[in-house]
Amino acid sequence: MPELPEVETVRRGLAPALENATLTAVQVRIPKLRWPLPPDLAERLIGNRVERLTRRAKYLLVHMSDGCVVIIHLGMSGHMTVWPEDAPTPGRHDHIDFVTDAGAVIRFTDPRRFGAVLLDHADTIDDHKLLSKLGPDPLSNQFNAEELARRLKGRSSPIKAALMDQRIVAGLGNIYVCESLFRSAISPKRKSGTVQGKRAEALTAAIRGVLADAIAAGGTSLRDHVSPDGTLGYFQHQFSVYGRQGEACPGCTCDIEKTGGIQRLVQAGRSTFYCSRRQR
DNA sequence: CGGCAAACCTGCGAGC
DNA sequence: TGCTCGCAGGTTTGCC
Repeated sequence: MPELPEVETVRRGLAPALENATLTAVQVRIPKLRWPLPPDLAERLIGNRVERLTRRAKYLLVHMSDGCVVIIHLGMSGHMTVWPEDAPTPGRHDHIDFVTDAGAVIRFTDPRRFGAVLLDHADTIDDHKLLSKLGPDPLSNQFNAEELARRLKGRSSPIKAALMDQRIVAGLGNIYVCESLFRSAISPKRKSGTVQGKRAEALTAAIRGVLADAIAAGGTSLRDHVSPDGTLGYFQHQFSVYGRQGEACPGCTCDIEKTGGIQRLVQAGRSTFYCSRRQR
């Protein structure tokens, strides 16, 4: 499910229930997600206060008052919901409950179990194996056309693959890469190294714009994504190309018979959607 | 280092 | 109705 906008939606939804709350119980009902859960997770968190909830790329970081940091990744199908009181009986994919002193239950659900919940410490978090190699967050000041161009320079791989690589820019996934390439009129097959100058500027602006629009829409709800209060995102209604193969390109005025409409191809094992006429 | 397929899981829709 | 197949928002790992 979750790319940057969905994770940011989750962060914003969880913050009111978690920030400044003390955890009174942590119920872990599964031994492992993507990796084994820290055996001392509950022990380390109970009685501890949540100071801040932040996001790094697609990772949620829960900063505790004693310096410990909970790293949460939602994988493909993870979501988190807040129950202010009386949470329902956990279902088979409801793996972890965090209970606050206000009586709220913050529940981690993940059918495919590609997600992760790990522990680290504020002093070492930047060096954590999963975080240390991440590229700039596309909404931060570290991300701009010059920086993106520099990171793409000399690369022969297709731009689609480079944007999916979290070391180049961190937070995009399949949907937002497709949509950003469409907005900047760049072919997903274009060699990364040729995205310089004006193209890098257009791509940077497109990525920022797509992400901002998606966050404003509460993310994309195709199957699993719901915000912590249970509401659905609606950015899927604004897709230009994702999942729209065979449909008319929203940017082309000419006959769909001539253009073939939106195409689908597979790159590095993932579906790419694009308009071959508009995107070069 | 680059690039790709496989692996980790469950669920859903399409087609037979 | 029920089976099989392909596909799904991610990321790591291992192989060439």
